[in-house]
Amino acid sequence: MKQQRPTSLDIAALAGVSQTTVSRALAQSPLVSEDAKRRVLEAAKALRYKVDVNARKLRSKKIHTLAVLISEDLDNSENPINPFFLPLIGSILKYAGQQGYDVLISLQQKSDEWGTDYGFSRRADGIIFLGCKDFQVYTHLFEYLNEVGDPWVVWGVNRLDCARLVIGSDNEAGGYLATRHLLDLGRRRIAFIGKYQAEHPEFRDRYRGYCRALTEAGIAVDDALRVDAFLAREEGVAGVDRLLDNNIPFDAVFCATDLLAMGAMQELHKRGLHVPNDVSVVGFDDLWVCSSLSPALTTIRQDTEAAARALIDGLSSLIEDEPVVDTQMAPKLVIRESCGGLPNLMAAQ
Amino acid sequence: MKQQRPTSLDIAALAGVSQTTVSRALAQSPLVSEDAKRRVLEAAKALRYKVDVNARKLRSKKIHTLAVLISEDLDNSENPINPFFLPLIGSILKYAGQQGYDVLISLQQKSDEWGTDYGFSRRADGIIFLGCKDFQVYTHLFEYLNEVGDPWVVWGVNRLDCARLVIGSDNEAGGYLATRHLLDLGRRRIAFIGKYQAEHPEFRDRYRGYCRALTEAGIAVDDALRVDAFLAREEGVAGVDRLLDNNIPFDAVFCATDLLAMGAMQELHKRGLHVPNDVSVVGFDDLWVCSSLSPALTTIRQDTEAAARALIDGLSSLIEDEPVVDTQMAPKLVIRESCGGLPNLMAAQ
DNA sequence: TTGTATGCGTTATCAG
DNA sequence: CTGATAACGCATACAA
Repeated sequence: MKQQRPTSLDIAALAGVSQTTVSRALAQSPLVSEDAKRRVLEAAKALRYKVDVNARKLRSKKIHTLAVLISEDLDNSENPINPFFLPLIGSILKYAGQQGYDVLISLQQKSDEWGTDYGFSRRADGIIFLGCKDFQVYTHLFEYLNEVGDPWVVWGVNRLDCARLVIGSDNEAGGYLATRHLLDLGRRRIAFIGKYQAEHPEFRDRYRGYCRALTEAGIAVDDALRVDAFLAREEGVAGVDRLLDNNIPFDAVFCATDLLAMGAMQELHKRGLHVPNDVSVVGFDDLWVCSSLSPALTTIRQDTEAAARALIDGLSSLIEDEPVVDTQMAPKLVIRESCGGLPNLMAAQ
Repeated sequence: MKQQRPTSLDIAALAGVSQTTVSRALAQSPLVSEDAKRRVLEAAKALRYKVDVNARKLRSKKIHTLAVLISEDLDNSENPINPFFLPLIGSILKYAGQQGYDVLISLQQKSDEWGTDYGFSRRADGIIFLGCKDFQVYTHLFEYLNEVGDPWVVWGVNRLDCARLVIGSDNEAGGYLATRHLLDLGRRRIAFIGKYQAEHPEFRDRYRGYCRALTEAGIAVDDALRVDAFLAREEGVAGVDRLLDNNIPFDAVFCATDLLAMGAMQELHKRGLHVPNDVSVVGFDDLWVCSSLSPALTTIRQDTEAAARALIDGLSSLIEDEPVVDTQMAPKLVIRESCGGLPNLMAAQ
């Protein structure tokens, strides 16, 4: 049933040229006459010839393939990928396609081999890591990649000693923007729900931005307002419960992810508090649902298209052995309904 | 910087065996002594040897790679992939990994070459198509794949003449379940928002299930209650507007996707109608947000893990030239808050 | 501008 | 059980 694949030799025979000329013609080499090129292309079309990419990759050095390795964030078989990464993955696929890269995607496997199995087995020219939450887990892998010289980029963390290139949002600035917005609206008892430990640099930086905004406003950081939580919605629910159950007064919550914020808003509502009248809520990520929630969620947005470009361009540079610079994408405050107030007027005060 | 890749010859030299034996040992061939195998594995580990997959693929026939080709559904650069596919993609990545397949993912490119460029150029053993909305657009591509003998599967459409294998939800059953649920709750004027034309077989079948449930209940299908809409949230908003602006009375809406349902609920709320007291709403897909909406959305759920298994197992069979059977996954009604009533009690009547 | 010869790193086919 | 040897299909020096 399977049609016999024609090879470049078949094309050569049909076009009346050598196999070398076929190879050159198909590669748009200038070293081939127009006439020969035309005959080759015709023959190729007639036989429905496609280059065998494996032979090409074996012979030449470039693989023209990027691997995207995603660490499963949620222990949820329904939704194994952190929703924030989804538009980012979409943008990566789009831009990689434009740049002529194939994209290989893998969810984290238990296997120790995960990640060592790409560049060095010549599957891909480079690796993009997404969703490495606890970076200490990965140092072993990162060091391996460095030792064998495989190019790689991580999304998200702002500094990673072993990394030649890091692309991420400026999480500190994002945390600052969010908190500053709440302060501008007159909120004073602002809770933080999320990770704040050094093992989670992305979230820790959001927390740092939060602290900076408070300090700048002359408000002391109150640890009672800080609730440890990872990124899932359920933890947002639990976070609000903890604050309320401990009778900690607060008039705003800055959540380190939109998922947390969604849970927080639901629980606030359930416990009889109105968002934004009683409590303002800000999230982080700008998931596509934010605008569909009621109230629509004010949040910090990360530009996934720019991120994808930075990741892929940077990785390309690493592959080509060109110099690279770490990039921090500027986050943007997206004002919706969950904070209340008349932000424009307030800001003008 | 880039470390010199060791080849199987290097391993052979270090282990004191022939290169052939190295290849066999690494392939777990039984034709090699335990002793030789051990020495080879040690040498391989010492030199950090990894098989060059390109050489392997060139020489052997199997590529051990599946291509997932996703047609962009939403003309939205934020969110180029239909949210329903995201958990499905996650499940595919997971199961493919378990089965030892690499996964290559591509968003639809404008290029005519899209899709012809995978199997026949020996990038992948087979192709999974996701999100082909208007199937007529793809017949040309599908016929090409058939002619060259590349295995492929489509998700979603229940019958496609040119396809050797189709995996999808039983959309008709899903539409029936949804509508039947509304009828059981006493709703009688049930609107349908979505595509119902033959060019969109998935949605058309949901509509057919809707019609069957109505007919079975002795209720005539009223075309005034049928609103043409694709899958985006905004169209759900517009759909409700159309019904209300035309003064069509209705007490329930069955939306062909959850996104439509989200838009519909928002607009109903905005127009002063209460969900579920005034209007019940049912969606389709069970996106992860459904449970976080207020009211939480009753919907028809598709089992993405089972779907991924069916897609990959089926495609594997095609690749191995084994017989295959089309599969329709049974959808499930997930009852939440958006329909109101006491469904369990009602159903028991 | 074209062609010849060679090799990329494996796996498959033989013969021992 | 093991090892020579021959492909796999293409791209690249080198020669013409």
